[in-house]
Amino acid sequence: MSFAPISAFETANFVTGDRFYDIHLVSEAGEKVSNSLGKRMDAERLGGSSYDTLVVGATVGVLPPTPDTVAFLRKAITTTRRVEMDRIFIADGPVWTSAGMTAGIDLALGLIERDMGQEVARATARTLVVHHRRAGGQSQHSAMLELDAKSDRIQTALAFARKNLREQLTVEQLAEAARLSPRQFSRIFKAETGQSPARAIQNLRLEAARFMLEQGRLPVGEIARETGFGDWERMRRSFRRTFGQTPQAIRNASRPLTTF
DNA sequence: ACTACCTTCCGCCATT
DNA sequence: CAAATGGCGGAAGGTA
Repeated sequence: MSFAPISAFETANFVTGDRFYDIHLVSEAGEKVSNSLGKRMDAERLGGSSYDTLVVGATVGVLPPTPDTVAFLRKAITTTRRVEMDRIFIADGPVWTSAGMTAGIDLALGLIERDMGQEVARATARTLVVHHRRAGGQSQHSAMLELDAKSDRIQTALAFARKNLREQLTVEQLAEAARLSPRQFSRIFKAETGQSPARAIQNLRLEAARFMLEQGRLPVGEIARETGFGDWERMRRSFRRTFGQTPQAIRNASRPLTTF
């Protein structure tokens, strides 16, 4: 059983300072469940109360769901608003991959986004230090770089920002690119992207820098200049704030154990 | 670590 | 009237 989705919901509670999600770990008969390290955890019996959302977790190296389980779930659905299955579980049965782990988190983030909006989902993702990757994607696409806006004006501003990432970008300049007053621009930008302008720019820089760290060989200072952080110290602080790690650490982690 | 300064964000209200 | 817009000022957060 993966507990990754649980962490995501807990984190959402944490970042909002709210107890929006009342989380229960349940099993069919109330038997304990094991996590991927084999640790046994107490669980409630399913059906003890009714649930708004049921997330069915995958199990490490274990059998596909039994007909009993399926029948049980079918019944459970009647008192539950929604039931989400981890697709890896269904598609791959016992095969467990790290992709499965992030798939579980993605699933939870999707639910959180529907419940509490884009902003909370993103804050949750950041706190988890998971970067929304597209399912099955080796592609280094990230949600942040795919920021998209509904209106042409905001899209124009985003295009301008991406093009001039290495320059200093102020809200005023962006507003100008969008042909809106700064006030109105901020308002619309936030409504469409779920992030404030400066925050979004910061995220674009972070994503770009992280990509360059992981994929390229440029020195950190060079990357800092290319991505608009200016100097490596500012970039470092920004990384620590949002990823909890320094740029060097991220680079090292992406090129593990190269020995000669 | 402290501080002084700057930008950004956002609620509120007036204006269009 | 409602909806969009713009200005103001304080709080927050980041920089030097």
